[in-house]
Order: sequence, then structure tokens, then C-alpha cells
Amino acid sequence: MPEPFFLISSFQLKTMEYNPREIEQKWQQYWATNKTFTASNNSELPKYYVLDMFPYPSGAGLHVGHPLGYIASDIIARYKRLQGFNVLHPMGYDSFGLPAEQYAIQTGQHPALTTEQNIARYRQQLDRIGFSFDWDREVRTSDPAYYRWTQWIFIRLFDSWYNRQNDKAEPISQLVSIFEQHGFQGAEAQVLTGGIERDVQAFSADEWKTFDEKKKMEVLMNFRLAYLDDSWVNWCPALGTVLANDEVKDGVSERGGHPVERKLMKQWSLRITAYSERLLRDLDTIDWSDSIKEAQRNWIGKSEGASIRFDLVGHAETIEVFTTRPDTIFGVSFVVLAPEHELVSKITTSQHKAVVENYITYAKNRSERERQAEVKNVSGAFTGAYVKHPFTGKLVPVWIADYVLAGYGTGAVMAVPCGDQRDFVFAKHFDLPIPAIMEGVDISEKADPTKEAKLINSDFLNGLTGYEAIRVCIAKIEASGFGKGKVNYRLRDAIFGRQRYWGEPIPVYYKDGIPYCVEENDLPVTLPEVDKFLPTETGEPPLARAANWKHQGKYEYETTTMPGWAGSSWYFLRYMDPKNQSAFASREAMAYWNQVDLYIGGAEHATGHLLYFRFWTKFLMDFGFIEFAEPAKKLINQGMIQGVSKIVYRINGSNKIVSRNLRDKYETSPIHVDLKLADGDVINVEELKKWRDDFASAEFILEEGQLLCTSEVGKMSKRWHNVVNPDDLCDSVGADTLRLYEMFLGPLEQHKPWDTKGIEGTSRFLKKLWRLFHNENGFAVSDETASPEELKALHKAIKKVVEDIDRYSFNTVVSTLMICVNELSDLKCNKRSVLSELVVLVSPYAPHIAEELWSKLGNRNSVSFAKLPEFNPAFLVEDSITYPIQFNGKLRFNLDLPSALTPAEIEKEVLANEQTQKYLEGKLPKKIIVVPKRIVNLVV
RNA sequence: GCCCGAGUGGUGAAAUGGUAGACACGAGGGACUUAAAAUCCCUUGGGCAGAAAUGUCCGUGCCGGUUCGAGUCCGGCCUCGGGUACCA
Repeated sequence: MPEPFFLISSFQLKTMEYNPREIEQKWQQYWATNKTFTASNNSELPKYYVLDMFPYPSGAGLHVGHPLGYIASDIIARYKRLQGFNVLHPMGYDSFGLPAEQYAIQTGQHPALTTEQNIARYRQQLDRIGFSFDWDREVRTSDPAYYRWTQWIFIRLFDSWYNRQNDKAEPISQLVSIFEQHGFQGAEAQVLTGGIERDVQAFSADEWKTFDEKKKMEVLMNFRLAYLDDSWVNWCPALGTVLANDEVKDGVSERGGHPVERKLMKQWSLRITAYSERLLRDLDTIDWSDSIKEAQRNWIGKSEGASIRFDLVGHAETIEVFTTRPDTIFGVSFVVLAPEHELVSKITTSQHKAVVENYITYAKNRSERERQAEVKNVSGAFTGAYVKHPFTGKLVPVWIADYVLAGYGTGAVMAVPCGDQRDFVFAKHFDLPIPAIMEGVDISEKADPTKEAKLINSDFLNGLTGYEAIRVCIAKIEASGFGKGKVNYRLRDAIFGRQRYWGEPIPVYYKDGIPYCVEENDLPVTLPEVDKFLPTETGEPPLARAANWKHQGKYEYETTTMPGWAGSSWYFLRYMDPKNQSAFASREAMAYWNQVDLYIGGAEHATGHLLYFRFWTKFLMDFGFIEFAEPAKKLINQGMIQGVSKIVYRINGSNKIVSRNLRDKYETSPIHVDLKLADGDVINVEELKKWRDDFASAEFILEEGQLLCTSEVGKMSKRWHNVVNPDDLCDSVGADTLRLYEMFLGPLEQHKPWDTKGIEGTSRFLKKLWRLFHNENGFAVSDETASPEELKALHKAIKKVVEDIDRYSFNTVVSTLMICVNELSDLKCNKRSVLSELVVLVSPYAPHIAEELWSKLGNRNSVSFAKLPEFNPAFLVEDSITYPIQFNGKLRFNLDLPSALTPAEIEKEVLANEQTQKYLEGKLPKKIIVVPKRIVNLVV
């Protein structure tokens, strides 16, 4: 029996229609099977390395905001391939971290298992968007084959010190041989520990030789780049772990928002402070956004000044202060120590002991958050002790106050109330003197921190401005021997230990209480099995639960694990040679791939990951493993895609939902409802009833027959019911459409709310593109010669697409392609020569449809390695140009003129024009500006 | 407080000192269709005049400046984001 006619006809219709689902599946399979995007480490081609910040695989999966940066980087990767580069474009997972562990604590499921599941889901979602990642190079930070090398780098850090003479890290063995030959000079050879200059006691070479191993190890610990020391840490009781400074926001933990307190704990730290100056200086060599660079500069916080010693009256010790204003030294009226300062207990007189101890207890028990919130409250206590002013010899009282921080400078300041507002407020509050040392400056109400005024009452500095006096004073201080010029950094050493399970074990064991690193051959130290992922009853980290977990069966392992940022500090190198068993990556691979050319990721990592990432790179360079000081030449921070949430209002104490504009008449509470229930501001009431059980029986108070909601722009999250899933969009409109739309939304760096409605535009664009190649009978392109109009439309697009991609203006490229397709459609162009080039031009953005059309055009190879069309200006040459004619900068009319005219001829033509005469109203123009090929402006 | 970034139609936005609002979404009108979907065409910053073609004025957060010409450059504010904050 013959098929009914309409069935056949509708089938035929189908084959000429653009069917993204079929096409996308086909080409994703093709790329996987043919390993199209495998990058070679042995290539004659120039290299290009484009990297995304790899994701933490969370249980929630991807929403449309996550792939934004990946799409942009994929476009660049594909574009660079078209330009003939050997492109490294890898992806992996930052798979250690807190959420998996919190989930494990709640459910008992091993974090390795949930992480595995989450990764599988991420991979599925990523694959559907058609990225050209080289998956053979995937890395996972939680994979022992990976973290073996993270541990290896830790050992290198442990085995290193920072040689200030050579300004680089060197093996600790070198320091040992210095000690063996010259001993250590002490005071003048200070070492950095946690941002505080601390003296290690001097010893001679002979003394060094008499030290036993324990003593030697203790001394060396002061110099190692990975070291164990008592440090003030951000302790988060709720999470049961310490946090790095960048993991604390507003006195609470960044993850979870739990309170954080200061606590002195023995901790592994990394001496990033040794690199402060280089981290600051090298910012000038990289093309990162100003805001990120500025954030890093502030975080490093360089300040120049002097450290000055004040002799204590009746004690052998001195108080060392750091100041950026040595010029104001004659304005000192008291000295303030941090409550934690080590001299406090020693110098406090018996008379003041009770008050001081009280104050210390008070200060200690204030949480970071309270302390920050109560900045305005002045508090402190007098110790009863005095120091001598180094120049005048006058007695200066010593106070303690928590406005002085233990962790910055020396934990002590010289207070100059006339020049520093904090000192001023303190002096007023405790009725301390406010000496005037600046000529003609009113200090009755507030301090004057500027350096313009001439100094008075300042002995040898009298008559100088602050600017001049700083240099003079430092010279005098140095000559007198009670201080020296000094640079201070706000940057602190990075606390490296976490009291958590799901992280890299720190490869350290303890013998006689002394920490030793595990031998390289014994790496990796893998995570042991534990019965629970909780701290022990005695408060030790989860790893302390592991039964019989001992090095060589004898020695206790370190039980803290590395922080989340450990694995991500060097992953860009592992991608270069991910399977290497004998090194973290081969020197050849690292020499070839070199720096990341383009790095794309979120701006929230400004002072965390991006700083550690630079730090480790410099460290590895110091040891000659790599030849570059910066990991990424260019960084782009993609903006956040915000979610739009929809809110309805329920009348309190009832089950009545009231429309937006009527809600003022009642007491209402807002309820976030699923984004899908709203069409603009109109809620689909029937769907709403089905969405939540209690709404089924709700009463609805409508306006003009509709229930209106309000909208809010914020984070996209399950909690607000506004998550848009890329999978759904791949199903409905296809990955190519999604890719185009994400780019079309606006500049990559900008934050923008997601609105799925606009996606129709890019979907129509692809259908239109498809139709250029097809007629009602199917695929139909012509081999005729292209017309000048067609070539012009194409080459206009080639020019702008290339220009715009080169300046990372991804959104305007989409517009350009749309314009080109619109123009070619109007011209009914189906010429092979034009369409072939158009397909290549479109392919970085919409790779699946491009592959399909490319193969239909008869090509055997993937469009991924086609040649980028070359712009030919000849096709854009015009016989005539439409000049806008302005009078005093205001546009009056347009005039077509031959493009060959000289400016003088243009001027003549314009003046001869009758419309010109009309607007001149008989007057003569004062001046005529002719910008060839652009504009004419007559000044009347 | 300090440091960065941003303010343009109903919406997302474009315009690298040279025609402000390209390209889209939405909206309105029309064509095709029995109808719908899809597709195509027209209108769409505001005011004023006009039946219309059209003309004209205003308009890029506000106030000034530089320039023949400013959304764009400079100075001073305002608002909104982001970062940071007793850092001596």
C-alpha cells in the first residue's frame, strides 16, 4: 500500500529543516571518535594555550552561568586552530573540597564516591555544549596520580629557603652549608615569618655543628618555605577547621557563613611573603584587568617607612615599632602594643596588672566580627611601663589596645595623635597629650595625615615638609643606630593545613616530635580510610581516626590536609603532560607550551587562587623547572550570569495570594516561586497550584484577571527557584543556539541577568543560515561566481569578526554574523565560494551546524582545521560615499559623493549643493572640516 | 572611608573623538494559512507641526570644561554593583 502523500511530503520537509539535535549528536560523536581536539606535544606549529578555571564539581550540576567562560574560551580555541595554531585547550576538576565532605558527614557516603558521580554529571553536561576540550588531558586534583605531584611540590617548598641575596628560593641544603661555614648572624639577617620580622638567635659555625638534629631542624624551620609554626589563624568552630584570609569575608567563613575567631595554633604555612615584592612588581608584566591587579596590590599592601627601637625604662628589651611617618617622631606622645604582644606580660607593672589582664581577656574573647563591627569604640589599657624617646629622651607611656594588630608590622606603633586619626581619637579618649608639630595646622578637631605642612617643635627636622623630613629622619635614625628604613607588606603567609578529610594529605611524618617529609619514592601519601569524616573526640582532624596509618609502620603522619587552593596552584602545568609518571611535567612540554596565553575565570579568585597560582609559578621558576615567572599572560574575568527570581505575595495568616499591585492593602510575605511559572510578570495560576501542595487550595486575588509577580535579580540558585539548566536548552533549541546566545547577551566581563526569551533570536539566525544552503528540494548551492554585493557582505563580516574576536568582543561578533546572513538572505545568495567561507567564520561559535554544512559542501575533513577566510579590502571599495553633512556639529542631510574626491573637491561639492545653501541662509561658513570617507562639518 | 567598575529605548545591548540606539528580544500592524505553528514584510527613544511624505526640537545619571564635533576625553558631583578596611 502506498504511503499517504502528506506523510512523504512532511518527511521531505524534515530533511531540509535544520535539526540541531540530530546534527549535534552526530558531530559530538564524530569529534570523540576521531579525537579531533587532541593536542600534540610535538608540533612544528606555533602554540596557543587557552585555559579555563576548572570547576569544583558540585552536586547541583551546571546552570547556564557556568559555561559562559567555557564558551568564550572554546571560541578562542577554535578560532586559533583556524589560524593555524596548535591549541592546548584542556579541562579538569578541582575535586577536593568542603561540600563533598559536608555531604559525607551528613550521609556517610565517601566523598570520593559523590565526587565521582558529580564529575560524571558535569562531563555529560559539558559534552552536550560541544566544547573542543582535549579530554585525554583531563586532570582531577583528588586523583592520587595528580596529588602525588602536589605533595611533591610541597616537599620542594619544605626543602627550600628564600635567599634574599639572590632574590630567589634555593635548596635548604645550601643554607645548611652556609651555617656550617659561617653560622648565622642573627639580628641583621632577619627572616620572614608570617609577615612579622622575627629574629632567630645568632650562632657561629662551630655552634651549629654542636647542635643536635632536633635543634638543627628547629632552626631550619624558621627558614623553610613550607614551615610549621605557631600562627594566629582564622579558626572556624562550625567547620572545625582553620581558614585562609581570603576564605574569610566580614568575619565569617566564605562557605557557609559561620563565625570565625582568632586562635594561636601550630600550623603548616607557606612563606608567600618572601615573594611579596616580586608578586607586586610582576603585575606590570601581565595583561590582567586593572581591578584584579589593583585588588592584588592592595592585598600585598606594600608600605615604606622605618622601624624604630624605643628603649624600655627598667628593662633590657626594646620595643620596635614600624611607621610610615618617621618625620612625625617628635609628635609621639605614647606607644601602643597589640594585646597579644609578647612583651606585654613582662613590662606591665604590678599596679596595672589587673586592668591589663582584664583588657587582654576582653580583647581575646571578642570575635573578629565584633572587633570589626566596633571599630569606632575606643578601648585600651596602660601598662605602667615607659619607653625613652630616642631623640628627646622624654618618657613615653606604653599602652595596649586592640586597634594595633599583632599580625602586622611589629605589632607595636608609635602614636602620633596630631598626624593619625586613630591615635588622635585614642589620645582624646584617654586624655593623653597631643603635641603640635605642624606649622599652621589646626588639630583641635582631628588629626592631619598630610605631609605638606612644615614641621615645628621637631629639632633637626624643623622647617622641613613631611616629604623632605622622612628621608632626613631615616638617615638620622640609621646613623644613630636605633632603627632603619624598612618596607612592610600587609600580605601574610598562607596557612596551609586544614583540619579536614577531603584534601591532599600533607606528606609529613613525625619522628621524636620532629616533622620530616616523606621520601619522594614513597609518594603519593594516599588518603586513609576512616570510620567517620568527623574530628576525633579529642578534637583532632578526621585523619587521626585512621587505624594503623603510620609511615613505615612506625611514625605518625601529619593529620591535617592541604587547602582547596593547593591543587589549583599548578594544574596548568600538569595539562601540558598529564600522564607523566616521572615528573610533574616534562621540561620539553613546559618549554613548548610555556605560559597560558589566555586564562578565563571568575573575578572572585582575585586574592586567593590567582595569587597562589602566581606564587607557585615563581617558586618553580626559581628551581629552573620552568622558564617563566607568570602563569598567564592574559586574564579575562567573565561576569556572573544572574538569575531572575519571581516573587508572589501571600497575605499573612491566610492562604491567599495577592497580585503585585494590590499587596499594599495587606500584610504580606514574599514567596519565591519557580521561574517557569511566570511569563514576564504574569503568573500562570493553574501551574502555580500544581507547583506546591499548599497552593492547590489557595485563593487568588487578581488584578485585571491576572496574578502579577515582582522580579528580583540575584544569584542563580535552587533556593530561589530560578536555575536555568543548559541541558534543557540543548534539548529545545540546541547547543549552537545556546552558545551564540550566551555570547550575544553582552560583553563577557559584565554581569547580566539571564532571560531565556531572547534565545529565539539566535535560534532564528541559525535557521536562516541553514536556509542559505537549502531550498525546498534540499541542499542546493551554486558554483556560479559571486556578485560584488555578495562578496562585500562576506568580507565586511570577515573584517569585523576577526577584529572583534581579537579584542575579545564576543557579543558583537554574533551581531556581525547575523547582519551577514541577513544580507546574504536578501541577496538570495547560495554561491559555494561565499558560503564556504561563511561556514568557517561561523564555526567557532556554532561548531555543529558548521561541521554539518561543511561536510555537505563536500569537505572530508573537520571544519575545525579549515583555514580562516582572509579579508580582502578590494571587495569593500565603494564608488561613492554617503557623507553626513553637519552644521555646527548637527546633522542636516546626507550627500553621496564619489569616493575618489580629494578633501578640497569635497568641500567644493558640498558648498555647491543647494541644500547647503539653504542651511547657510546666505552666510559664509567660517570653517569647513572634511574628514575623508567619514563626515563633513561646516562651522557657521 | 579608600580602591576598582558601571549608569544609553519597554528589555539585552551597539557605537575604538565623526550620522546615538547597529544587532536582537518584546510589543503593534500586515502577508501566507480553514486555523495554528513556522516563515516573510512594515512600525517601534520622546515632544511638537502635518492627512501624509516630511520637517523640527529634545535626548546617552547630573553640572561644568576641552573640541569644528563628546555616550566616548578632562574636572566636580549623584546613584548602583564589586573589592577592601583600625595595616601604623
